[in-house]
Amino acid sequence: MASAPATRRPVSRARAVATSRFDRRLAEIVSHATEVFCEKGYEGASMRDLSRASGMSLAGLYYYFESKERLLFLIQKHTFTTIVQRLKSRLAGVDNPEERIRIFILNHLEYFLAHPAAMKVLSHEAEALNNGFASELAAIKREYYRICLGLLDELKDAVGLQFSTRIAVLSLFGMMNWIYTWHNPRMDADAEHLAREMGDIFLRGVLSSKRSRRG
Amino acid sequence: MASAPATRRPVSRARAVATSRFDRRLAEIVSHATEVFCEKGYEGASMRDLSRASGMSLAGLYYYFESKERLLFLIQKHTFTTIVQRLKSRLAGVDNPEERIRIFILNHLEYFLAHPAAMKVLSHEAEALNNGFASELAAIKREYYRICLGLLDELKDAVGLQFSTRIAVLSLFGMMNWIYTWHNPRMDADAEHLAREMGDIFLRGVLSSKRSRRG
DNA sequence: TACTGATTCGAACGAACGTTCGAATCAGTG
DNA sequence: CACTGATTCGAACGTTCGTTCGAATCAGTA
Repeated sequence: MASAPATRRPVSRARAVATSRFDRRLAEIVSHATEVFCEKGYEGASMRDLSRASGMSLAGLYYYFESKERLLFLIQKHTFTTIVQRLKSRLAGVDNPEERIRIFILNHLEYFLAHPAAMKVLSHEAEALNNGFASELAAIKREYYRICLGLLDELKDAVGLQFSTRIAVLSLFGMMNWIYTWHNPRMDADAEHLAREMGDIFLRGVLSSKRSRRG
Repeated sequence: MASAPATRRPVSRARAVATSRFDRRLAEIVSHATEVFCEKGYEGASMRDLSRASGMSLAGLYYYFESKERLLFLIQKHTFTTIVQRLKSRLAGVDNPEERIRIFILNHLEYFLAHPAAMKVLSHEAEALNNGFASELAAIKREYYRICLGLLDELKDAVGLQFSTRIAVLSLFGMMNWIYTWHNPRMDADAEHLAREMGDIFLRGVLSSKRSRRG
């Protein structure tokens, strides 16, 4: 999460002492805004909606970010960065290709169900950002995509399989991201259960594809 | 596609002779509006955008539908109804459970790639409609969902499998519907190829799940 | 030709939009 | 206390929104 007021902020003091008052307040606003964007969509949510939800005046919000679009950017960047970060630390030290893909799926779904609003905003408002913002987010997305592509290529190599890695990866993303349209925490399973079921379908699916000759 | 002007339309003559001038013009507008909604989103598209795209004045549009929301409803209903209709006729006469699921997938993907804008509007703007419109569309969606659920239950019964039909169906929908976020007709495969790959992953996935005792 | 209903439009409505500005208030230090 | 920078706000800016209205034009029949 960034740390400079909309216009210009003097470097107040040493960093890292603790999150500043400014950063904490911004995080609160971002959190409320996430709920509003989730419920009404980015275009459908007005600055006045955000003002009401966060209990701060319309003008007051602009002390913390310079535009509605930048606010969406902050939400998406923080969410995506966190998920990638957690994934990397979970993957560290695990070698088995299938296990690594199971970790990828579990990591994604756990974060998804723990932060459903943020993940819906990330999934559903992917096209709402413009040039500058869009490209910075696209970079993170590309990294995340390539990690998954890499995991699947490892599996292909290890077991000797033939299938389109691209279609497989994007199918997996579809299975997982579509959750925001149907998951009901009161009736649907938790992340572990879901990750096992989806992992079963996906992994058994790709693992029983045709073996390549050299495998 | 409906057939009555926004306010009230006299029953002009016998139906079924041919589509009336009114219906043809409305279909044109719906077609242009689909492209605009696809590109800018429902909330992000203005009536003035639709006016520009269809070459008709802002006021003129309201002769054909009574609100922006109803226009979205017309798009979604027509698209969804058509897809269900085609599915039913393709399924007729086919008995093999696996083959029936393959048909379901192919039907979905063929329509998806043949009408990408309409399918994106259907997938991405699923929450944009309100009470009356929403419930009528939810009914069609529920029917479509239940057909797929039925196909999968048939397969489970025939082969004797154990897995959550709900999660499997929704995973399949996710794989298929997510396509609107990534498919590029210049580089990605056509519907048949895609249906085969996704069908392979999904069917091999569920088919190699644990057999139930009685199977 | 005159007549009629179907179709189209320019102009405007009030409401809501994202954003800005200057003044007020707050918190912390001298 | 007085002073300073951080924070918050009411009020308004100009623009765009979805929708409406009455008049104009069109197509087809008598």
